[in-house]
Amino acid sequence: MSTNLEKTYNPKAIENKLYEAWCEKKYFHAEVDKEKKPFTIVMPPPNITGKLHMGHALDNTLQDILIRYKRMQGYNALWIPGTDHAAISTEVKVTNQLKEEGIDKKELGREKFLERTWEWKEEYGGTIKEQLKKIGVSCDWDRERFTMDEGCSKAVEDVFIGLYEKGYIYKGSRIINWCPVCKTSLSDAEVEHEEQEGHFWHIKYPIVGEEGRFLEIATTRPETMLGDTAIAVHPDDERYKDIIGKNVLLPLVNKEIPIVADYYVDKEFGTGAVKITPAHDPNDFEVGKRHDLEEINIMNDDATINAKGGKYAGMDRYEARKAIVADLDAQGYLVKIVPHTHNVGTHDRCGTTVEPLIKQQWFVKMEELAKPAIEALKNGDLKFVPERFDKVYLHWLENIRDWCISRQIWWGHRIPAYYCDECGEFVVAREMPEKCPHCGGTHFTQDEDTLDTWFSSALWPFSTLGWPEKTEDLDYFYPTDVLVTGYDIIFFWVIRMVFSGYAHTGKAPFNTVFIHGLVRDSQGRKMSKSLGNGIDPLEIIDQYGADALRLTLVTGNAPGNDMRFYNERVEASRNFANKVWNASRFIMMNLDDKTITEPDDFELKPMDRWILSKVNTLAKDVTENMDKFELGIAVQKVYDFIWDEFCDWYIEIAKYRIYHAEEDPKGANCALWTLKTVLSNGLKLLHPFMPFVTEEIYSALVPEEASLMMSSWPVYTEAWSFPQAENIAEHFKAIARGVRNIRSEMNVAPSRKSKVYIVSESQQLCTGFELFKESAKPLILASEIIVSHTKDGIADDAVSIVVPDATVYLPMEDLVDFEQEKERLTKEKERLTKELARVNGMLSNERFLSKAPEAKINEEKAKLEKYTQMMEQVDERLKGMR
RNA sequence: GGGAUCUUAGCUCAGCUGGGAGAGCACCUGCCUUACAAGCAGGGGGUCACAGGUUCGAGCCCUGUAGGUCCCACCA
Repeated sequence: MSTNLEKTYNPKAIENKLYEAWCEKKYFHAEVDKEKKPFTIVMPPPNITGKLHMGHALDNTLQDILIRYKRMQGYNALWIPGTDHAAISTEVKVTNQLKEEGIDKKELGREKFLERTWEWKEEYGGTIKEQLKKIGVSCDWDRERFTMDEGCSKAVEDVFIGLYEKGYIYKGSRIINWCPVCKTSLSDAEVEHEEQEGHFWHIKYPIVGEEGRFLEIATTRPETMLGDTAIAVHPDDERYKDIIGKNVLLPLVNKEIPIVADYYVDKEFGTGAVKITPAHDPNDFEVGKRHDLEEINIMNDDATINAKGGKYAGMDRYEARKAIVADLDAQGYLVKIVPHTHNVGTHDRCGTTVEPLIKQQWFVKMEELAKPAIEALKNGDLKFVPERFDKVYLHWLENIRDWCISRQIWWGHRIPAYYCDECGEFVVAREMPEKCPHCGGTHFTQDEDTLDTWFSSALWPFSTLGWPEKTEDLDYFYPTDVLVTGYDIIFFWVIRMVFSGYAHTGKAPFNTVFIHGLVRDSQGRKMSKSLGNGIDPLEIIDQYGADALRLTLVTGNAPGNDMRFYNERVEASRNFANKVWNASRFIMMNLDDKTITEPDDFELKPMDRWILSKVNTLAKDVTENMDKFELGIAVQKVYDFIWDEFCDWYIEIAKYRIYHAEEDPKGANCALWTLKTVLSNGLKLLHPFMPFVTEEIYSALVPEEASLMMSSWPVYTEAWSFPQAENIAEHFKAIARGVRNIRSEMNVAPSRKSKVYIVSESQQLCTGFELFKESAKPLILASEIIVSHTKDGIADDAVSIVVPDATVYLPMEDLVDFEQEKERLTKEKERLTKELARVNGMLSNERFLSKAPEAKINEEKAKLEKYTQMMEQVDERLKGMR
């Protein structure tokens, strides 16, 4: 790069080039190195169905920031990428694709379907990877994994067999959530509860043997009455006590069913009598078990009524509902219809209302497995950032129910259970057994079902490192350090990884879970396909650059909080990239090919020391924030430093020496050295957030180093701590602001320079200002700066500005309205009076003096002194004006 | 029903363990000053939702109220 830099930063020209170079040099790759401490992150694997969306962009930006930071700190940083087979999502996509070609999945057959899905994976599974690269992710692509690759599949098999042998996996006939569209069972986590406007249908059932007496019930799903096998009432309900044990006649079906007493029933709700359909409601199922009721499944897998439903057989569940209500009405059993909003379970992938059904499924027994995961949080082996997600995590684990892991789809890990064709008993094994241990049969059929997609991702932190083999990688990189993910998948994924980690490796799979929120649109709505309000990260990158996108995603956001995304924010980020670019361009233009040497200590001016001191404490502060995952605060500090301190003050004040290099080559060297030094440190601190622009600049600024991303993170050093210089600089800044402010208020044209007298009793300040007063001239639009201890020789009507420890005079009486100046000073006096009253109030408060810490008291005392002195100066000025 | 969280400048949001309210955008004024107009300088604008409490001192801690958002939950 050198001096012919473009005037505005053009990300497109450099991003791809830099990324390729990083890859080529293997900077992202990590190998076991016992000399170094490892730092490991596993990437939450994006679905192969997906296109990169803003959530991925955020998640991966955060991970990249952490991994780049740690890498620069000297850790052996490993970030493992990969993708997830996304069982149901993918199956749905491929099925639809086939449908468009006029091919029916069932007709195609399992083998062919899987072939097609693998093709699909090869074709689309890679796109997200290419998209991730655009963001600048520094993950180790040599270690890329897939949840259905050989190693991960082996891990899944081992876990299934291991858990089965230990009794944690069982097959059972239980009520599960059934999606009639996807035709598969679902876990509780996959069911979303959605409030819907529905109805309460009040129906009366004739009581057998009590002529003319009816029992009224209320239901939201009348069609399920076809499977009713009892009516339940509360045992203590006076209204119904006498009929417990009697039968009612189920209308339409014309079957007698018993009235049972169960504490499950709430006397206050509805009519206090509940129809019990054990095969189609989880609660009824439990009641049914207690009272040994018959379970009558009235539905087919597509939620049409089956043969048990008599004349309603073949109807869809909603058609049947209509028909049944009409028939009940016609026969006089329908009492009334009341509007009622209630929660309906829907499948999170397709939105279909799930149907509770009794099915044979595979389950993981959770209670025991959950215990170490609960303990981990309590003993500190695992922590959430921010902490408030502890409760969410604990609540779920403490109320956990068994996990239904079998799915009636083809795409996924097939359950390693084999049924004997002779006796029907099954064997759980890695391969098809030769002989049935129960009957000696030799022909087997493998279980048709596959596993919940989360079963394999639960193993991700260790399966990707080689588990179940005892690999060196596993030994060295595991457990991983941080898991970065959104709060929306704590239940699905985080919890399952934690208990799996304990169950299979004896350890928590990571020690910190760094939770982020959702990226919403400008109106705060969730980005979704149906709303069409999604913002494509790739378009943003194309328009503004990857660094701008990344900066936008971390700025002004606290961990775990949602954020709104809109272009004005990206523009601000883009502007900052441009600012950095131009500051660097200025410095490099002036460095040109000059040889810069480190100046002797005495050559450094106060402003040089000040900016060195500032970047020094910045390194310390930013490091602290990074370690606490306060990335938004960290980047804000770097941003403020670079823009406000470095660009707006230091570069401006360094210019004089640069432009006067011929008269004072040493001075120019000193300024350029400081510029280069501070810039390179600033770039380092900024690099994790904005890797491209910083790397591009750094490679030109410090060509002797191979790369910024592999350079070292700045560390605080006593050698660069200059409190005196900071004091001088801050006083100068106050003077400059004062002068500018006055000039602005008085509408003095910027082109009109004036003499500036700085009068201070402080020896330190005077000496300090004297050292850079030439450099400072442009900053305060001065023709000349005169520093002195007394105001001797300054015209009485000069405009004065009172700042801490000094007074500044501008002799431009002819431009100033006398009354205006007096008014201004009077206002200043009022302000100081108020301040003094406040400070005096505090300092005369005995309780304050006795209870406040000494440092605070001293602080206030210093202020008192400062304001008193300023007041004296103002008074003096006012006296002089009379 | 339980829980979490939010309410701070016109808008979007920061504000770390309590010690004189901040940023970006927007707005007003003046500047194309040889890095940057995607810029520079200056400025206006906030009873930090409300009411109590703890404290020498509260945007921050506690209690309650109102409104918003989200999660969990088997009230048919």
